Amino acid sequence: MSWTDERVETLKKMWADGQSASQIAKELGGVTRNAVIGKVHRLGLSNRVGNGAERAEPEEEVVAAPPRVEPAAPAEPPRPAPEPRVAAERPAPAPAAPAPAVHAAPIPMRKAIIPAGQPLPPQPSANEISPEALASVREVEKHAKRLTLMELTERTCKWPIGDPATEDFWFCGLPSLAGKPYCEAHVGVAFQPMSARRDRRR
DNA sequence: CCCTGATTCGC
DNA sequence: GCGAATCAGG
Repeated sequence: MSWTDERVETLKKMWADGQSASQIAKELGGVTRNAVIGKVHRLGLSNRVGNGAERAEPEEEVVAAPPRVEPAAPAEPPRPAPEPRVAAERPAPAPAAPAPAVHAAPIPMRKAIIPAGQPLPPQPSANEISPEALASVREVEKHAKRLTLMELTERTCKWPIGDPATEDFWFCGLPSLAGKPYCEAHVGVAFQPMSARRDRRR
C-alpha cells in the first residue's frame, strides 16, 4: 500500500482526532502503526505540542464519533452495581473531571449524565442478579485494575465501578472477553438471559 | 504484558 | 519517502 492522497487525508484526520497510530493503521489497513507514525512525522504532524498553534488543553474527546462505524460497537455499560455507594450529596470537588459520559450514570446524582448522542444499544436489563453471580462480581472487583477512562482498551473490561462524580470511580480493567466489552464476571451480569427468571437452575 | 509515540537507518 | 526495528515510556 502506498500513501495516496486519500489515505494521507484519513491519516491526518484521524491523527487530529486523537486516534492512536495503531488505530489509524488498523483503519487504513496494509500498514503498521510504525508506518503510520513514520508518516506522521514525515508530514510534520508530530504531536500537537510545540507547534505554532498552542494547544494548552487537548481535551480528550471520547464521545462516540458519528461518522464512524465500529464493527463491534463497545456496548455501553448497562447498569453496574445495584447499590455501589450512592452519594447522597457529594460536594464533588472534582477540579477537572473530564469524564465523558461513558454510560448513563447508574447513580442518581443531581443531574443525570447524558451520553453524548450515543444511542444505547439493546440492553437486556436484568435487575435481578443471582446472589452467587453478584458475589463473584464483588470478588472480581476487588481485583479490578481500577483503570481510568483513558486507560481502557479493547481488551480491558469497561465495567464502571463506583461513583463517577467522585474520585471513587474507576473501570474494572480486567481482561475482557474476546469481542465483549467486559471481563467474564461482568459479562455475566451485563448480559442476562431475557427471561428474568431469577432462580435458574445451574 | 498491554499499550503509546519517537527515532533510527537500511532500503 | 518508506517502515521495521528499536527505543523510551505509562
